[in-house]
Amino acid sequence: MDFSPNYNLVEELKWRGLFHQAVPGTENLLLEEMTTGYVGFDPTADSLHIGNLVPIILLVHLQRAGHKPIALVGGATGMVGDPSGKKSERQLLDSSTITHNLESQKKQLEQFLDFDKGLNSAEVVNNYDWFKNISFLDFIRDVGKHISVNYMMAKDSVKNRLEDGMSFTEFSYQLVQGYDFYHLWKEKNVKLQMGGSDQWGNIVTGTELIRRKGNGKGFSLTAPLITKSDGSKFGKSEGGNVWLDAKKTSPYQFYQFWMNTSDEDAERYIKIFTLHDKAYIDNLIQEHRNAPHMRLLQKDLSAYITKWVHGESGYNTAIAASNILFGKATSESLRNLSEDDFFSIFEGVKKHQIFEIQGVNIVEICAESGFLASKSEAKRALKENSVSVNSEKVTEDFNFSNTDLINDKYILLQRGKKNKFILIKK
RNA sequence: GGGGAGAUACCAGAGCGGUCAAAUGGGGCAGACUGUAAAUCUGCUGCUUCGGCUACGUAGGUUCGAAUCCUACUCUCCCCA
Repeated sequence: MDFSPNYNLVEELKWRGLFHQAVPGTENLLLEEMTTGYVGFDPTADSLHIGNLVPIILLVHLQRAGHKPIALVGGATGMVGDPSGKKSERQLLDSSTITHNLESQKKQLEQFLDFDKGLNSAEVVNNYDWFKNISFLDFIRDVGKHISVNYMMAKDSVKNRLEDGMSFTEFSYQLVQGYDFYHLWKEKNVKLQMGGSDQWGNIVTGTELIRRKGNGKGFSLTAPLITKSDGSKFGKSEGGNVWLDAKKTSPYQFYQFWMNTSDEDAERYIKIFTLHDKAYIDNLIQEHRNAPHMRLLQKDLSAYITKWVHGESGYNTAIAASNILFGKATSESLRNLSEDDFFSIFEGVKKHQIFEIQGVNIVEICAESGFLASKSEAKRALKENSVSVNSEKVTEDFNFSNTDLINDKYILLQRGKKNKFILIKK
């Protein structure tokens, strides 16, 4: 019982802006004993996205503080569907999709946690492993009996759906997730569940179950919802979600997402998404305020997370691409790239094959290649002076010639700074 | 079951016989300014062989002419029983 944590987790999370609320006594628990805590992940897609980073980081901090983290992948809960924050009934995924998603997510989770750290090594568990052996009747007798419908109805996730309707399946979700906590508490001495603030209701059903059925005490801790200062939703880019999987969001796009963080948000995000200590961060914020145009915060933030998720090589590609595109990008520097470099830099940029380029008008190309929606739109864009060929602005009367092909093979089209498209000569 | 209101572009929402490819706001895109930020300002936001063509819930009708009037249908919302 002579445990002493590496740091006060609750305090640490508070200054980082990662603390929303906790059950009373959680802080003391974490100071007094090595605690096993877990976070659940929903296998809704075959990759985690940056919205999942916060719960992951909670686990990372838990482990760094000296406790034992468990990442739970929801093989069972994924079959049911969490209604939290959803306005309407969800489409159920079939079990082979769930299994596939589960495996992918498991690999991603593993890169963030330390599985070889003695007593507080991380673990990954799948709640399907214990749910597969529980029959429906057993469940409603042994678990359902302890939680009243009145209690379940009071949850926001249910209340918000009372008007529009909700299936019994989703209604029972909180019981299923609650049982996870109970099971882990009983079998693995897990005392803490963490998650985003939207999970509070589900987590508390778990502590309630531990109290009533197990006559014990479960603790909980949630992180606030990450917001953007302009009110739009965090974690989305033009193309939708920002994924951790390099195949779905290239390291370059990933890096750019963070690079585009506003100053205001960057000061908050650097605390949330990096493990830099307080002194380092305070200093960096100060430097940034003194010379905002240097974008020190954005650069540090982007570099840190990109390396964490995509490794050094992913980061280097992202930097190379960014320098080409946002540095003094000239036709010259594009042409100096080797073919391999070019394609690795523009990985993830939409491409289109073309057979003849000599003499073809820019409007035709834009519309027919699928770069812009129609000729009208292409003309509009050209009128706005927003279209470039190989980083040089062109006008409506521009016709391509074979000399525009870089390495005799490809052409970079851009609309504005951020929309890119590649033509490849076949 | 009875009564009422409505359905317009990505969204909200005006228009109520021609001047309507449709006001205004939001969103989106681009330009300027900057720092790949924020704020601000400006432009654009159906397609086109640039002649036109297709669009205002769906199908018909009246009219020289309809988003606007009439009929039917479908759907949505509200009130009463």
